[in-house]
Amino acid sequence: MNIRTAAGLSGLPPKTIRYYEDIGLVRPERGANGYRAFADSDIHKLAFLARARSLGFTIEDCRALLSLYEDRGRASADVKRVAEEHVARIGEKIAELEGMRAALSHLIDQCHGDDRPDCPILDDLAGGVDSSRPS
Amino acid sequence: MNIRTAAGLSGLPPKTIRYYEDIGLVRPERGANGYRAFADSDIHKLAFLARARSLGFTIEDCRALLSLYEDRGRASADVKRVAEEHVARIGEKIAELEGMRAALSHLIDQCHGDDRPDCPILDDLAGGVDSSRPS
DNA sequence: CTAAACTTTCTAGTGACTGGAACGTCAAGT
DNA sequence: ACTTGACGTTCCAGTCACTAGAAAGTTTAG
Repeated sequence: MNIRTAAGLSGLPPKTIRYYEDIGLVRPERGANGYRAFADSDIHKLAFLARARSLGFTIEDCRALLSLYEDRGRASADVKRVAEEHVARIGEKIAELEGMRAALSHLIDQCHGDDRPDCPILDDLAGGVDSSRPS
Repeated sequence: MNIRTAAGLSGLPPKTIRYYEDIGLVRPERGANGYRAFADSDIHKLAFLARARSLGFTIEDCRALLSLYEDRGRASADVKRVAEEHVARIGEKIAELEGMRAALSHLIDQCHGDDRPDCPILDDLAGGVDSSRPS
């Protein structure tokens, strides 16, 4: 199976698949012509990676998850821990973004948004205090 | 004023300040010894940048915002538009992360997390369907 | 006079790809 | 047999916003 087919089946672009081989996540065979020859097990791994990446796991998480996946004697607790740490990171990121959104939404609400130069958003960025915000 | 003092006053590390000069966001004078000499206006700009970055604006947004800030004849509508687009991007990112969190939390709940190898998280990543999830 | 604490520039690395160049291979049609 | 076009390969560079570290010059305190 050539890389384009593997891409179609796994949902990953060829460039990404080559990159994953570069960093040692997959090791497809090579044909006599030098082309990568993907086995079903490679496709399976690639789809696994695509799904894990879509859930936001880092490449290093993926490496760990793949090796747990291939370890028949793994403890599910180890998998769960990786996932829990990841959810915690996601939660922190969401909180950070929500903080930004709240602050920005407030500023946007204050800004009349017309032709005049007067602008509470720039005032805030410039270090101005917002008199309408409780101290 | 030397870079360390500027860093202290603006809240940005010296490395970042040098980087901002590299990409043309600030243009401090230079003393006879080659050291950067920061004026109050530079500190002001740097603090502006620090605040804008902390709100998640990209460097290019910051460049635009700074130039609006320095344009006495700007329209606040232009500032508001930049901010609104940014809030929209933040909203998309939050939604994406919440999607990941929901999916992961569900999988984590399903995983007993003990010494046994059986693991719904890996099953999902491997493309398995979750029989407890409504089709 | 020396040593520490600063400053400078430069290069390279981060994460996870992505774009593009330059070149080799294969399959189909004429 | 030949050509064409779609595929494959490698390698280099770029993305974003810094950050680490090296090597060298300058300033300041004791």
